Amino acid sequence: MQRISVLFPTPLGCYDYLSDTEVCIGSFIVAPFGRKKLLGVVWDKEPDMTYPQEKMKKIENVLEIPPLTSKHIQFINWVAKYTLTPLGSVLKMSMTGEIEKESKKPFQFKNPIPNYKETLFSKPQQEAVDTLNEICTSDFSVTLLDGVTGSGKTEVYFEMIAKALQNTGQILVLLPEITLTSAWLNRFEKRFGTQPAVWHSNITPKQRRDTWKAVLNGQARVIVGARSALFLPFKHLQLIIIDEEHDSSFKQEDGVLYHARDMAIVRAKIENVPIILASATPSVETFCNVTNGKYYHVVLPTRFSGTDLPEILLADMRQKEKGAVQFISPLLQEQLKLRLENKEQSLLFLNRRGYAPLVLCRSCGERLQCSHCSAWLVQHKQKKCLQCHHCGYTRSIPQKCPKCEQEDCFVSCGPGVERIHEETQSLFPHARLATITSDTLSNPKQFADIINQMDNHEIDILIGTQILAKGHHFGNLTLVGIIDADMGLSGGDLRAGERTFQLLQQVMGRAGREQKKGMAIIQTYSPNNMIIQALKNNDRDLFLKEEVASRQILHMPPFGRLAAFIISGKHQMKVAQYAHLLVKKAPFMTGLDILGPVPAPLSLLRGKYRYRILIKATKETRLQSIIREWLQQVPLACGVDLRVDIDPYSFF
DNA sequence: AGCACGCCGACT
DNA sequence: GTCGGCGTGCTC
Repeated sequence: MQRISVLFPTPLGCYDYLSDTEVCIGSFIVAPFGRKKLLGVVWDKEPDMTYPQEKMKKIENVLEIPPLTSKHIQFINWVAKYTLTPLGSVLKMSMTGEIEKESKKPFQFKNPIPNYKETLFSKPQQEAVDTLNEICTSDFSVTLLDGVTGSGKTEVYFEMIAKALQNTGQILVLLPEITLTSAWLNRFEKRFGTQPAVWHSNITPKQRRDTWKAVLNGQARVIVGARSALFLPFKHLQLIIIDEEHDSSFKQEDGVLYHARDMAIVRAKIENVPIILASATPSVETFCNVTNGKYYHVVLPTRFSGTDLPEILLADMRQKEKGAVQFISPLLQEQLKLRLENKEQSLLFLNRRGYAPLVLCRSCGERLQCSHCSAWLVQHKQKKCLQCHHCGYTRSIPQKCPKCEQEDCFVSCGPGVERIHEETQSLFPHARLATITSDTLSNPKQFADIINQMDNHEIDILIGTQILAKGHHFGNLTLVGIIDADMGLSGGDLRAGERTFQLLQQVMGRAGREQKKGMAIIQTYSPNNMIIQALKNNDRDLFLKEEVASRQILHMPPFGRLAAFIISGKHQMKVAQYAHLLVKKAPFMTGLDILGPVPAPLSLLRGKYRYRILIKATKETRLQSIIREWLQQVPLACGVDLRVDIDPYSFF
């Protein structure tokens, strides 16, 4: 009878069990836990020999599937320690519901064929491939594959997949969820003759089970997925690729808070394999690591087609003439008119869903607010309602003002895409318009339909939110109008500028591919802002250098470290009291600054009051262990919830 | 996280 | 008199 340590996919640590057979570390086992039988994993941990044997239970059976590798166990241990998350919660991300259930007809994963259809590369592309081939040996390395949209980044990393396929290991490609479309998969299939294994939150339970098993036994060679695919139980990982490396959706914002790009680098390090980060607009963090020589840098210099970059004009909105509110400047109107006359297409970009972000009472100034969140209700004309974009609360527009009881007194303030649609239609009554937002797309077919209509030129002007930034290229699109370039700039968020630059740069890249020269018009109230200037001059590296300099001065990441505490609960007093107690018990030391507590910008969310504490530390600070010890001194008050966000990306 | 036990309000 | 609210505590 031997003692073994077992970890279950529950927010707990290891528990010790007895076993009368030899079980190896990493094995999947079933054991009684409480009044249930749970699937768990034999963990690489010394059992507690002082625990009385008569209190211990026996494991029930060992599953006939390959065990988790010791590198995977190491990875889970690392992530749990880094994110200050219970070990079992991290293990849960590597497991899937019903492993034991056998599929009647398990899906057979076909192997992609490395030389199914080889790509003809231009000279600079071939050079990039050659350089990557030299770098990506069998050892750990990080490389930034840097190139604008259309430079052939995807084809270049496909080549690295092809090379890796000639060995026996597995290849993981991580994409932001919205990039993981049939367009990407078809591109893969054209190159490799079959689709890869796919992993994201929307696959069916059967697909989940089959894919999970195929990853575990090594049958699935190429796995493409959203961030959660990083935790799949690879048998033998050989190469990791993160496309759109800068994308903030790699940061998981619920459950376990982790950054998939950063954790992927850790996984590559543990597995001792190369990792490629691809982007046209690299993150400040990655750019710094390139500058300081930690990462390799492979640049794809030109656009594939060789077309010149779009001409970029600023529309200074401060010069707006008085009178009627118009969101489309004379300059943009003029250019839209020109495109219509030339039978070319235009795109208007505004990252704001609905008709108007705020509705207020004309007679008393009352602003219509969500009853569960400290946020304004967004007016949606299409759906004839008011909506909270934070909790989903929906209501009709009230007949009279809830405060002053005046009837028919509401004014819509500010633009959303629906309002831009309305204004565009009234300016150009004969133009054919379409609007794309996450609200208008309830299924993938609708998106494909609009893409089709664009390709067939059944649409003259396409209006939409960030959903348009990625993916499809429109051959006849020659004008991009940014309705409100300043929108993301304010707010004091550490990465607001970076996100705005990346998003707008990406949207502007939609203009003028193939033969026709494109134009982008940026409407702004702050034309001298560094970010707007960098966009106008297409000077990405200027932007990055300025951003790096300012982060350095402020000791912000990656020059310093951040952690956030989010304290929430139904009773404001309790939440505030606990938040203050936390700060009172905060450790005093050089290199550690505690900021707050303050009510969160969204001080009420889904009916819960929220306070925030920001912890700012030097790079050398052992942040996790300090926080762990700190929190042990201050046990959670009842009815109060505390989340620790290491390397936070959102600050609301 | 689940799932128990356990102690006070409002219902047939 | 019970039904059930969620506070508290445990899971080898």
